[in-house]
Amino acid sequence: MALFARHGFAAVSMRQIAREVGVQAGALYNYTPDKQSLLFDLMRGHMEDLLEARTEAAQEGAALARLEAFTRFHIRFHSERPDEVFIAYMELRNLTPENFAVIETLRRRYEDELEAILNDGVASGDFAVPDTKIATLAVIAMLTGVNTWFREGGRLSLDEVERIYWDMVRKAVAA
Amino acid sequence: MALFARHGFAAVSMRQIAREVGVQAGALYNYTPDKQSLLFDLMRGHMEDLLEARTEAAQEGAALARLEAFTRFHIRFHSERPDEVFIAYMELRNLTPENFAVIETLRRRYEDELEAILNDGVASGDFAVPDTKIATLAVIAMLTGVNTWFREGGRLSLDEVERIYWDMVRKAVAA
DNA sequence: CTTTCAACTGAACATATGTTCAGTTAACCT
DNA sequence: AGGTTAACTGAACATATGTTCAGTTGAAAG
Repeated sequence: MALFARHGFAAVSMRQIAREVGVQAGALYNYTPDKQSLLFDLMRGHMEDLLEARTEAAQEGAALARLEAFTRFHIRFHSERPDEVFIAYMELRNLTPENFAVIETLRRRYEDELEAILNDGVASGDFAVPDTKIATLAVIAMLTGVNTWFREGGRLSLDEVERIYWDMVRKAVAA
Repeated sequence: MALFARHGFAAVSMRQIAREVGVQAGALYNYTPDKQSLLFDLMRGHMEDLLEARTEAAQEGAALARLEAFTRFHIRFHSERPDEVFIAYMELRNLTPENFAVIETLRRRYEDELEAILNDGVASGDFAVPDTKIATLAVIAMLTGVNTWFREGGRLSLDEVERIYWDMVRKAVAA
Protein backbone atom coordinates (compact mmCIF):
# COMPACT_ATOMS: atom_id res chain seq x y z
CA MET A 1 0.00 0.00 0.00
CA ALA A 2 2.78 2.43 0.83
CA LEU A 3 4.41 1.71 -2.54
CA PHE A 4 1.16 2.17 -4.46
CA ALA A 5 0.48 5.44 -2.64
CA ARG A 6 3.98 6.78 -3.23
CA HIS A 7 4.56 5.76 -6.86
CA GLY A 8 1.19 4.75 -8.22
CA PHE A 9 -0.10 1.28 -9.02
CA ALA A 10 1.25 1.11 -12.57
CA ALA A 11 4.71 2.28 -11.54
CA VAL A 12 5.21 -0.38 -8.87
CA SER A 13 6.47 -3.82 -9.91
CA MET A 14 5.78 -7.13 -8.25
CA ARG A 15 9.53 -7.38 -7.63
CA GLN A 16 9.53 -4.10 -5.68
CA ILE A 17 6.61 -5.29 -3.57
CA ALA A 18 8.38 -8.59 -2.95
CA ARG A 19 11.61 -6.86 -1.93
CA GLU A 20 9.66 -4.68 0.51
CA VAL A 21 8.32 -7.72 2.34
CA GLY A 22 11.51 -9.75 2.01
CA VAL A 23 10.60 -12.47 -0.49
CA GLN A 24 11.02 -13.19 -4.18
CA ALA A 25 8.35 -12.05 -6.62
CA GLY A 26 7.07 -15.56 -7.22
CA ALA A 27 6.15 -16.00 -3.56
CA LEU A 28 3.56 -13.23 -3.79
CA TYR A 29 1.45 -15.47 -5.98
CA ASN A 30 0.75 -17.67 -2.97
CA TYR A 31 -1.31 -14.76 -1.64
CA THR A 32 -2.78 -13.04 -4.67
CA PRO A 33 -3.85 -14.39 -8.07
CA ASP A 34 -2.44 -11.28 -9.78
CA LYS A 35 -1.37 -7.69 -9.30
CA GLN A 36 -4.82 -6.32 -10.04
CA SER A 37 -6.37 -8.26 -7.14
CA LEU A 38 -3.75 -6.79 -4.83
CA LEU A 39 -5.03 -3.32 -5.65
CA PHE A 40 -8.67 -4.32 -5.54
CA ASP A 41 -8.37 -6.04 -2.16
CA LEU A 42 -6.68 -2.96 -0.75
CA MET A 43 -9.42 -0.68 -1.99
CA ARG A 44 -12.30 -2.93 -1.02
CA GLY A 45 -10.77 -3.40 2.42
CA HIS A 46 -10.56 0.34 2.86
CA MET A 47 -14.15 0.94 1.78
CA GLU A 48 -15.42 -1.82 4.06
CA ASP A 49 -13.45 -0.40 6.98
CA LEU A 50 -14.98 2.98 6.24
CA LEU A 51 -18.55 1.69 6.17
CA GLU A 52 -18.05 -0.39 9.30
CA ALA A 53 -16.48 2.48 11.25
CA ARG A 54 -19.25 4.76 10.08
CA THR A 55 -21.92 2.31 11.26
CA GLU A 56 -20.31 2.25 14.69
CA ALA A 57 -20.03 6.04 14.87
CA ALA A 58 -23.54 6.76 13.58
CA GLN A 59 -26.02 8.18 16.01
CA GLU A 60 -29.71 9.02 16.31
CA GLY A 61 -31.07 12.48 16.75
CA ALA A 62 -31.52 15.77 14.95
CA ALA A 63 -30.07 16.33 11.51
CA LEU A 64 -27.70 19.01 12.74
CA ALA A 65 -26.11 16.76 15.36
CA ARG A 66 -25.86 13.90 12.91
CA LEU A 67 -24.21 16.15 10.34
CA GLU A 68 -21.66 17.27 12.87
CA ALA A 69 -20.94 13.67 13.78
CA PHE A 70 -20.54 12.78 10.11
CA THR A 71 -18.21 15.71 9.45
CA ARG A 72 -15.96 14.94 12.39
CA PHE A 73 -15.99 11.23 11.65
CA HIS A 74 -15.05 11.76 8.01
CA ILE A 75 -12.12 14.03 8.81
CA ARG A 76 -10.80 11.82 11.56
CA PHE A 77 -11.16 8.53 9.70
CA HIS A 78 -9.60 9.81 6.49
CA SER A 79 -6.76 11.76 8.08
CA GLU A 80 -5.68 8.60 9.86
CA ARG A 81 -5.35 6.68 6.57
CA PRO A 82 -3.73 8.96 4.00
CA ASP A 83 -2.29 6.13 1.90
CA GLU A 84 -5.56 4.19 1.69
CA VAL A 85 -7.52 7.31 0.82
CA PHE A 86 -5.03 8.39 -1.80
CA ILE A 87 -5.17 4.99 -3.48
CA ALA A 88 -8.95 4.75 -3.25
CA TYR A 89 -9.32 8.06 -5.09
CA MET A 90 -6.46 7.85 -7.57
CA GLU A 91 -6.29 4.27 -8.73
CA LEU A 92 -9.89 3.71 -9.74
CA ARG A 93 -8.89 3.74 -13.39
CA ASN A 94 -6.60 0.75 -12.84
CA LEU A 95 -9.47 -1.47 -11.76
CA THR A 96 -11.21 -3.83 -14.15
CA PRO A 97 -14.80 -2.77 -14.89
CA GLU A 98 -16.22 -5.42 -12.54
CA ASN A 99 -13.92 -4.45 -9.69
CA PHE A 100 -14.62 -0.78 -10.31
CA ALA A 101 -18.34 -1.43 -10.03
CA VAL A 102 -17.86 -3.03 -6.62
CA ILE A 103 -15.88 -0.10 -5.26
CA GLU A 104 -18.34 2.37 -6.73
CA THR A 105 -21.23 0.63 -5.00
CA LEU A 106 -19.46 0.82 -1.64
CA ARG A 107 -18.62 4.48 -2.14
CA ARG A 108 -22.19 5.21 -3.12
CA ARG A 109 -23.40 3.56 0.04
CA TYR A 110 -21.23 5.92 2.09
CA GLU A 111 -22.41 8.97 0.19
CA ASP A 112 -26.02 7.91 0.73
CA GLU A 113 -25.53 8.18 4.48
CA LEU A 114 -24.64 11.85 4.20
CA GLU A 115 -27.41 12.48 1.71
CA ALA A 116 -29.96 10.98 4.09
CA ILE A 117 -28.86 13.40 6.79
CA LEU A 118 -29.16 16.34 4.42
CA ASN A 119 -32.59 15.18 3.26
CA ASP A 120 -33.80 14.96 6.86
CA GLY A 121 -32.45 18.41 7.60
CA VAL A 122 -34.15 19.90 4.57
CA ALA A 123 -37.42 18.19 5.50
CA SER A 124 -37.26 19.55 9.04
CA GLY A 125 -36.38 23.02 7.82
CA ASP A 126 -32.97 23.07 9.53
CA PHE A 127 -31.07 22.95 6.25
CA ALA A 128 -31.57 24.73 2.95
CA VAL A 129 -29.70 23.23 0.02
CA PRO A 130 -30.91 23.44 -3.57
CA ASP A 131 -29.81 19.85 -4.34
CA THR A 132 -28.93 17.33 -1.65
CA LYS A 133 -27.09 15.02 -4.03
CA ILE A 134 -24.73 17.77 -5.10
CA ALA A 135 -24.40 19.12 -1.59
CA THR A 136 -23.37 15.61 -0.54
CA LEU A 137 -20.60 15.47 -3.12
CA ALA A 138 -19.52 19.04 -2.35
CA VAL A 139 -19.23 18.40 1.38
CA ILE A 140 -17.35 15.14 0.91
CA ALA A 141 -14.94 16.75 -1.58
CA MET A 142 -14.31 19.58 0.84
CA LEU A 143 -13.71 17.27 3.80
CA THR A 144 -11.53 14.81 1.91
CA GLY A 145 -9.41 17.76 0.81
CA VAL A 146 -8.05 17.90 4.35
CA ASN A 147 -5.78 15.02 3.43
CA THR A 148 -3.90 17.10 0.85
CA TRP A 149 -2.42 19.38 3.49
CA PHE A 150 -3.01 18.09 7.03
CA ARG A 151 -0.02 16.63 8.83
CA GLU A 152 0.03 15.53 12.45
CA GLY A 153 2.16 17.90 14.49
CA GLY A 154 1.56 20.85 12.17
CA ARG A 155 0.12 24.26 12.96
CA LEU A 156 -3.33 22.88 13.78
CA SER A 157 -4.48 19.90 15.81
CA LEU A 158 -7.02 17.52 14.36
CA ASP A 159 -9.57 18.87 16.85
CA GLU A 160 -9.08 22.39 15.57
CA VAL A 161 -9.33 21.21 11.97
CA GLU A 162 -12.58 19.41 12.75
CA ARG A 163 -13.97 22.54 14.35
CA ILE A 164 -13.01 24.77 11.41
CA TYR A 165 -14.52 22.45 8.83
CA TRP A 166 -17.61 21.82 10.86
CA ASP A 167 -18.11 25.57 11.05
CA MET A 168 -17.99 25.85 7.26
CA VAL A 169 -20.16 22.78 6.61
CA ARG A 170 -22.76 23.91 9.12
CA LYS A 171 -23.08 27.34 7.58
CA ALA A 172 -22.98 26.03 3.98
CA VAL A 173 -26.12 23.94 4.43
CA ALA A 174 -27.87 26.13 7.01
CA ALA A 175 -31.38 27.43 6.34
CA MET B 1 -2.90 14.34 -22.58
CA ALA B 2 -5.91 12.15 -23.24
CA LEU B 3 -3.78 9.05 -22.77
CA PHE B 4 -2.24 10.31 -19.53
CA ALA B 5 -5.67 11.22 -18.19
CA ARG B 6 -7.18 7.87 -19.12
CA HIS B 7 -4.42 5.46 -18.10
CA GLY B 8 -2.01 7.49 -15.99
CA PHE B 9 1.45 8.74 -16.84
CA ALA B 10 3.32 5.60 -15.79
CA ALA B 11 0.99 3.29 -17.68
CA VAL B 12 1.35 5.07 -21.03
CA SER B 13 4.33 4.21 -23.25
CA MET B 14 6.08 6.44 -25.74
CA ARG B 15 5.00 3.98 -28.43
CA GLN B 16 1.32 4.44 -27.53
CA ILE B 17 1.71 8.20 -27.68
CA ALA B 18 3.48 7.91 -31.03
CA ARG B 19 0.76 5.66 -32.45
CA GLU B 20 -1.88 8.16 -31.34
CA VAL B 21 -0.26 10.94 -33.36
CA GLY B 22 0.72 8.71 -36.28
CA VAL B 23 4.52 8.50 -35.99
CA GLN B 24 7.13 6.12 -34.64
CA ALA B 25 8.33 6.46 -31.06
CA GLY B 26 11.71 7.85 -32.08
CA ALA B 27 10.11 10.84 -33.81
CA LEU B 28 8.74 12.11 -30.50
CA TYR B 29 12.26 12.92 -29.39
CA ASN B 30 12.38 15.71 -31.96
CA TYR B 31 9.85 17.48 -29.75
CA THR B 32 10.63 16.47 -26.19
CA PRO B 33 13.91 15.56 -24.49
CA ASP B 34 12.16 12.78 -22.55
CA LYS B 35 8.84 11.48 -21.29
CA GLN B 36 9.03 13.41 -18.04
CA SER B 37 9.20 16.76 -19.88
CA LEU B 38 6.10 15.81 -21.80
CA LEU B 39 4.19 15.57 -18.54
CA PHE B 40 5.77 18.66 -17.05
CA ASP B 41 5.03 20.82 -20.12
CA LEU B 42 1.42 19.69 -20.05
CA MET B 43 1.04 20.57 -16.39
CA ARG B 44 2.90 23.87 -16.58
CA GLY B 45 0.87 24.87 -19.62
CA HIS B 46 -2.32 24.12 -17.75
CA MET B 47 -1.31 26.14 -14.70
CA GLU B 48 -0.20 29.08 -16.83
CA ASP B 49 -3.49 29.00 -18.75
CA LEU B 50 -5.30 28.99 -15.42
CA LEU B 51 -3.43 32.00 -14.05
CA GLU B 52 -3.78 33.93 -17.30
CA ALA B 53 -7.51 33.26 -17.57
CA ARG B 54 -7.93 34.22 -13.94
CA THR B 55 -6.12 37.52 -14.49
CA GLU B 56 -8.46 38.31 -17.34
CA ALA B 57 -11.56 37.40 -15.33
CA ALA B 58 -10.52 39.18 -12.14
CA GLN B 59 -12.46 42.23 -11.13
CA GLU B 60 -12.39 45.05 -8.62
CA GLY B 61 -15.01 45.63 -6.01
CA ALA B 62 -16.39 44.22 -2.80
CA ALA B 63 -15.13 40.91 -1.45
CA LEU B 64 -18.50 39.24 -1.90
CA ALA B 65 -18.68 40.05 -5.62
CA ARG B 66 -15.09 39.01 -6.15
CA LEU B 67 -15.70 35.74 -4.35
CA GLU B 68 -18.69 35.03 -6.58
CA ALA B 69 -16.59 35.79 -9.65
CA PHE B 70 -13.84 33.49 -8.42
CA THR B 71 -16.28 30.67 -7.67
CA ARG B 72 -17.95 30.84 -11.07
CA PHE B 73 -14.62 31.23 -12.86
CA HIS B 74 -13.12 28.22 -11.12
CA ILE B 75 -16.04 25.94 -11.91
CA ARG B 76 -16.26 27.04 -15.52
CA PHE B 77 -12.53 26.91 -16.25
CA HIS B 78 -12.01 23.52 -14.65
CA SER B 79 -15.14 21.86 -16.02
CA GLU B 80 -13.99 22.76 -19.54
CA ARG B 81 -10.66 20.96 -19.07
CA PRO B 82 -11.30 17.69 -17.26
CA ASP B 83 -8.21 15.93 -18.64
CA GLU B 84 -5.80 18.74 -17.75
CA VAL B 85 -7.25 19.07 -14.26
CA PHE B 86 -7.13 15.35 -13.66
CA ILE B 87 -3.49 15.19 -14.67
CA ALA B 88 -2.53 18.31 -12.74
CA TYR B 89 -3.93 16.79 -9.53
CA MET B 90 -2.98 13.13 -9.98
CA GLU B 91 0.43 13.07 -11.59
CA LEU B 92 2.32 15.39 -9.26
CA ARG B 93 4.21 12.42 -7.86
CA ASN B 94 5.63 11.62 -11.27
CA LEU B 95 7.41 14.97 -11.50
CA THR B 96 11.04 15.38 -10.57
CA PRO B 97 11.52 17.50 -7.43
CA GLU B 98 12.53 20.57 -9.47
CA ASN B 99 9.54 20.27 -11.80
CA PHE B 100 7.26 19.66 -8.84
CA ALA B 101 8.47 22.86 -7.20
CA VAL B 102 7.59 24.86 -10.32
CA ILE B 103 4.04 23.51 -10.45
CA GLU B 104 3.58 23.98 -6.73
CA THR B 105 4.60 27.64 -7.03
CA LEU B 106 2.05 28.23 -9.77
CA ARG B 107 -0.66 26.50 -7.82
CA ARG B 108 0.19 28.50 -4.74
CA ARG B 109 -0.11 31.70 -6.73
CA TYR B 110 -3.65 30.74 -7.72
CA GLU B 111 -4.62 29.85 -4.16
CA ASP B 112 -3.26 33.19 -2.97
CA GLU B 113 -5.78 35.00 -5.15
CA LEU B 114 -8.66 33.35 -3.33
CA GLU B 115 -7.03 33.85 0.05
CA ALA B 116 -6.65 37.57 -0.64
CA ILE B 117 -10.38 37.81 -1.32
CA LEU B 118 -11.19 35.98 1.91
CA ASN B 119 -8.81 38.20 3.87
CA ASP B 120 -10.45 41.32 2.49
CA GLY B 121 -13.88 39.98 3.32
CA VAL B 122 -12.86 39.16 6.87
CA ALA B 123 -11.30 42.60 7.28
CA SER B 124 -14.46 44.30 6.08
CA GLY B 125 -16.65 42.13 8.29
CA ASP B 126 -18.48 40.51 5.37
CA PHE B 127 -16.92 37.11 5.97
CA ALA B 128 -16.25 35.16 9.13
CA VAL B 129 -13.81 32.29 8.73
CA PRO B 130 -11.57 31.03 11.51
CA ASP B 131 -8.60 30.50 9.17
CA THR B 132 -8.45 31.96 5.67
CA LYS B 133 -5.68 29.61 4.50
CA ILE B 134 -7.76 26.56 5.33
CA ALA B 135 -10.95 28.13 4.02
CA THR B 136 -9.09 28.70 0.75
CA LEU B 137 -8.12 25.06 0.44
CA ALA B 138 -11.58 23.92 1.52
CA VAL B 139 -13.36 26.06 -1.07
CA ILE B 140 -11.01 25.01 -3.86
CA ALA B 141 -11.36 21.34 -2.97
CA MET B 142 -15.12 21.67 -2.97
CA LEU B 143 -15.22 23.47 -6.31
CA THR B 144 -12.73 21.19 -8.03
CA GLY B 145 -14.87 18.27 -6.93
CA VAL B 146 -17.39 19.30 -9.57
CA ASN B 147 -15.16 17.61 -12.12
CA THR B 148 -15.70 14.18 -10.58
CA TRP B 149 -19.36 14.10 -11.52
CA PHE B 150 -20.31 16.95 -13.88
CA ARG B 151 -20.96 16.00 -17.49
CA GLU B 152 -22.23 18.39 -20.14
CA GLY B 153 -25.78 17.46 -21.12
CA GLY B 154 -26.55 15.89 -17.73
CA ARG B 155 -29.30 16.75 -15.28
CA LEU B 156 -27.91 20.20 -14.52
CA SER B 157 -26.52 22.93 -16.73
CA LEU B 158 -23.22 24.56 -15.87
CA ASP B 159 -25.11 27.71 -14.90
CA GLU B 160 -27.20 25.81 -12.39
CA VAL B 161 -24.12 24.13 -10.99
CA GLU B 162 -22.41 27.47 -10.57
CA ARG B 163 -25.44 28.84 -8.75
CA ILE B 164 -25.68 25.86 -6.40
CA TYR B 165 -22.00 25.98 -5.48
CA TRP B 166 -21.97 29.72 -5.13
CA ASP B 167 -24.86 29.41 -2.73
CA MET B 168 -22.87 27.00 -0.55
CA VAL B 169 -19.60 28.95 -0.76
CA ARG B 170 -21.33 32.22 0.10
CA LYS B 171 -23.00 30.79 3.16
CA ALA B 172 -19.91 28.84 4.27
CA VAL B 173 -17.80 31.99 4.62
CA ALA B 174 -20.59 34.42 5.56
CA ALA B 175 -20.36 36.43 8.75
C1' DC C 1 17.82 19.81 -61.73
C1' DT C 2 20.48 19.91 -57.73
C1' DT C 3 21.18 20.95 -52.97
C1' DT C 4 19.70 21.22 -48.34
C1' DC C 5 17.61 19.82 -44.25
C1' DA C 6 13.93 19.02 -40.95
C1' DA C 7 11.10 15.14 -40.15
C1' DC C 8 10.78 10.62 -39.71
C1' DT C 9 11.80 5.42 -39.79
C1' DG C 10 13.25 1.11 -38.14
C1' DA C 11 16.27 -1.36 -35.82
C1' DA C 12 18.93 -1.80 -31.87
C1' DC C 13 20.28 -1.30 -26.77
C1' DA C 14 20.01 -2.75 -22.08
C1' DT C 15 16.82 -3.53 -18.89
C1' DA C 16 12.14 -4.29 -16.80
C1' DT C 17 7.63 -6.38 -16.78
C1' DG C 18 3.75 -10.00 -14.84
C1' DT C 19 3.41 -14.61 -14.31
C1' DT C 20 4.58 -19.73 -14.10
C1' DC C 21 6.65 -23.70 -12.17
C1' DA C 22 9.96 -27.46 -11.06
C1' DG C 23 12.51 -27.91 -7.24
C1' DT C 24 14.35 -26.69 -2.39
C1' DT C 25 13.72 -25.66 2.44
C1' DA C 26 12.40 -26.10 7.07
C1' DA C 27 9.06 -26.53 10.46
C1' DC C 28 5.67 -29.59 12.19
C1' DC C 29 3.24 -34.30 13.09
C1' DT C 30 3.29 -39.22 14.03
C1' DA D 1 13.46 -41.11 12.15
C1' DG D 2 10.62 -40.56 8.51
C1' DG D 3 6.80 -38.30 6.20
C1' DT D 4 4.01 -34.32 5.01
C1' DT D 5 3.38 -29.94 3.34
C1' DA D 6 3.06 -24.89 3.09
C1' DA D 7 6.26 -21.40 1.95
C1' DC D 8 9.60 -19.94 -0.83
C1' DT D 9 13.46 -19.70 -4.49
C1' DG D 10 15.47 -18.95 -8.84
C1' DA D 11 15.26 -19.40 -13.36
C1' DA D 12 12.67 -19.01 -17.32
C1' DC D 13 8.95 -17.15 -20.59
C1' DA D 14 7.40 -13.80 -23.88
C1' DT D 15 6.91 -9.24 -24.23
C1' DA D 16 7.38 -4.21 -23.08
C1' DT D 17 10.07 -0.28 -21.67
C1' DG D 18 12.64 4.65 -22.63
C1' DT D 19 15.96 6.20 -25.48
C1' DT D 20 19.53 6.51 -29.31
C1' DC D 21 21.01 6.91 -33.94
C1' DA D 22 22.51 5.82 -38.75
C1' DG D 23 20.01 6.24 -42.58
C1' DT D 24 15.78 7.42 -45.63
C1' DT D 25 12.30 10.55 -47.33
C1' DG D 26 10.21 14.35 -49.55
C1' DA D 27 9.40 18.95 -50.00
C1' DA D 28 11.14 23.57 -50.34
C1' DA D 29 15.04 26.77 -52.04
C1' DG D 30 18.28 28.27 -55.41
